[in-house]
Amino acid sequence: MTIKDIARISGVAVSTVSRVINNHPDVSAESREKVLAVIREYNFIPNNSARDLVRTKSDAVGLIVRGSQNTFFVDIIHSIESALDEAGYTMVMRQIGSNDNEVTCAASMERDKRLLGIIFLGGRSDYSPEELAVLSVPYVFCTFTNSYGTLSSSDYSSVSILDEEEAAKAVEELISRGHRRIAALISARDDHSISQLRYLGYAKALKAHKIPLDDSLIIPCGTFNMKDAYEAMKSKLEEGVDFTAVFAIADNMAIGAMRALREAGRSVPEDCSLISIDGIEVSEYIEPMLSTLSQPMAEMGRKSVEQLAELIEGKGSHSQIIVKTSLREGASMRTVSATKKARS
Amino acid sequence: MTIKDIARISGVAVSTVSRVINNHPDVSAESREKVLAVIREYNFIPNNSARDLVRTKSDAVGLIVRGSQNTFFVDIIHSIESALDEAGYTMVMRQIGSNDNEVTCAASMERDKRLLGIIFLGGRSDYSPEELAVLSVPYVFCTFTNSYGTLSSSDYSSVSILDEEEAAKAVEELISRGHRRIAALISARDDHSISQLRYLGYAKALKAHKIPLDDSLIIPCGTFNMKDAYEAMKSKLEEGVDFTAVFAIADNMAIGAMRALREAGRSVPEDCSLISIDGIEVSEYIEPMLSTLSQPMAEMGRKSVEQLAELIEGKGSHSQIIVKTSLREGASMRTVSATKKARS
DNA sequence: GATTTTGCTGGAAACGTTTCCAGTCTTTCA
DNA sequence: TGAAAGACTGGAAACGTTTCCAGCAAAATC
Repeated sequence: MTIKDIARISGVAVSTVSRVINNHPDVSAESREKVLAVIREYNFIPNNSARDLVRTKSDAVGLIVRGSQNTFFVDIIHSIESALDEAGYTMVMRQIGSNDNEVTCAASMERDKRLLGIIFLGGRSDYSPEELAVLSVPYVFCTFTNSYGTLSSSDYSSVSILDEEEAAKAVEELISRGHRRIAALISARDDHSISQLRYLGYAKALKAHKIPLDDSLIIPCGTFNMKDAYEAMKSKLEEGVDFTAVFAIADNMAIGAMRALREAGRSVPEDCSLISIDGIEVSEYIEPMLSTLSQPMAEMGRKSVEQLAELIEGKGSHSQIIVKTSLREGASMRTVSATKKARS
Repeated sequence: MTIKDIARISGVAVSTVSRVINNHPDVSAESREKVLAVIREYNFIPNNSARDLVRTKSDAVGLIVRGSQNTFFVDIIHSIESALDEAGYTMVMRQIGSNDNEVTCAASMERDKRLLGIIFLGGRSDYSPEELAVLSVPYVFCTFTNSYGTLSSSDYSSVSILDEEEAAKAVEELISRGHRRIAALISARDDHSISQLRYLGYAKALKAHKIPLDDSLIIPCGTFNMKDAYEAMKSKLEEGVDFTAVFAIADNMAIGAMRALREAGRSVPEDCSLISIDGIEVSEYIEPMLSTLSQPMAEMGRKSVEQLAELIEGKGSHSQIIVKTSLREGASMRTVSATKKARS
């Protein structure tokens, strides 16, 4: 069943059928009705390959996900998928590992699948214009923005929280509860990543309260995985370093750290307070319930798609959308008295 | 840059270029070299829409996921995606809610996206031949099989555990530790679903040990969500029903239930043992670590793709691949003495 | 009433491939 | 040596759309 058959049956030309399908104005109500009836009757669906071919584009949007094993991304992926579907796009997802380059991956997908646009989910914060020049379709960064200023703000779009400020906010929560020796569980400190930004927020909050930065309180771990965080925390505890609270840059990592603390005989929050960022579902169900700055995941996904759609359609310009977290307070933080700030 | 340009530059006909691209044998080594060189030089990638159009098919495989919010599926999705990519297919994913019909969704995607095949991830176990007749491309059920016998085993393919037997195995673990009053946290009992199968396994294990089935020990909840399980367990506890152990049909639900038990002042495993099925990462990090029958998720995803690829290529026949779980023992189970089997 | 505008329509080219068919040139075999 | 077979090649049709263009009738304008 093709457009030609529909044309023949309804007694019009193929061009008229095409116009009906594409909602072109130049077709009489009479013809439209007739064609629509036949289309419905035969349950006709136009061939996408042919449309793509002649329009020299597809309806596919690429989603490049870095670190999808983190359940934080699952909700965002879900909302992106729903929003894309609703807007008539097809989502083509690719997950990449830590060794892959997302821009290279995006570029090959762009040509191979004839993408209309790209959403980067999770990733670096310091792309350069040269790097991104290989892409010829619009793209949106989701969950991060170009914080290191390698791009001009009129040149790219993103949806994210302000990582540095939100991290500072989290650490402030600990400081306001009397904590002074606060460890930071981060995934790396020497790259231009979200992790680094949140570390900077941590440092900023300490500085604002005149708490000296202590390198021995930094706990770097390879990835955002629970396992890595668990092991990093475990070995830090074996060093015997002294702290009364931990700021983890992600719920996932906080959960890994919690287990290490538990196994070392330090209970949360009695011996160690804990706060993190993300707000994944499970963090609400563990004991103690994790205190976290919850990100509006559904909103982030939806806004990313809206923004990309506007760019694809040529209307609307670049913008960096900032969303806010909200503190979801669990029971993983406690106030320490001045006398027993740190465990001896 | 099209195939015509490549032909012109390398001084051959378009058909020759096409033959080179598609590895057809009927082309001289000389021509092949020449064309390949030009293709490499200009970094040429053939237009997929045009190929799809003339071959009247695409390279897209549909993945219909029911209940992707369950992190159990995340790992499977990941392995499916990798495997599809490796095999040269494009994954088009769609998540559906509890009110959607996956076959209807698959059928519309099949036509709309010109799918080569479909993988169903999560879903019912009782599709009928009539229902599936709307699909004209091969499909594979992942994580479940047609346990209710509505299909002939030579007519469909699947990759799954044996839900009933594995559930019985889990319950046996509790029974062997002296438990007699074992509650079952399931997501529904009146439909032909995985939940129902696992319930049957539960009943079977009890029967094998001559433990009477007690309807008041069944805790049904709407979905596999933590929240639903939490609330279902909470209201069951308010009823004051007596049990020493809980079998949850999914880790996710076990985690929700654990919180309800905790809030009701019943600790796991002292007051209540707990076992479930799945083996998601986080279940290894909570306190107490969850005992669970872990499913080989990566293997399941990979095998689903292998099987689908064979069906698409027309070689290989239908089969139901059964994978085994492995007990990952945490600390959520304890042995009860004969004298205090149940809490009064 | 003649001309321009408007609304609608159909024909046909184009999108970039694959594949069939016919042809040429070489090799093989009787 | 001549015919048959084989290896390779190029031309052209086809895949199912969209869109440009030209045309025509009806309406609007002068």
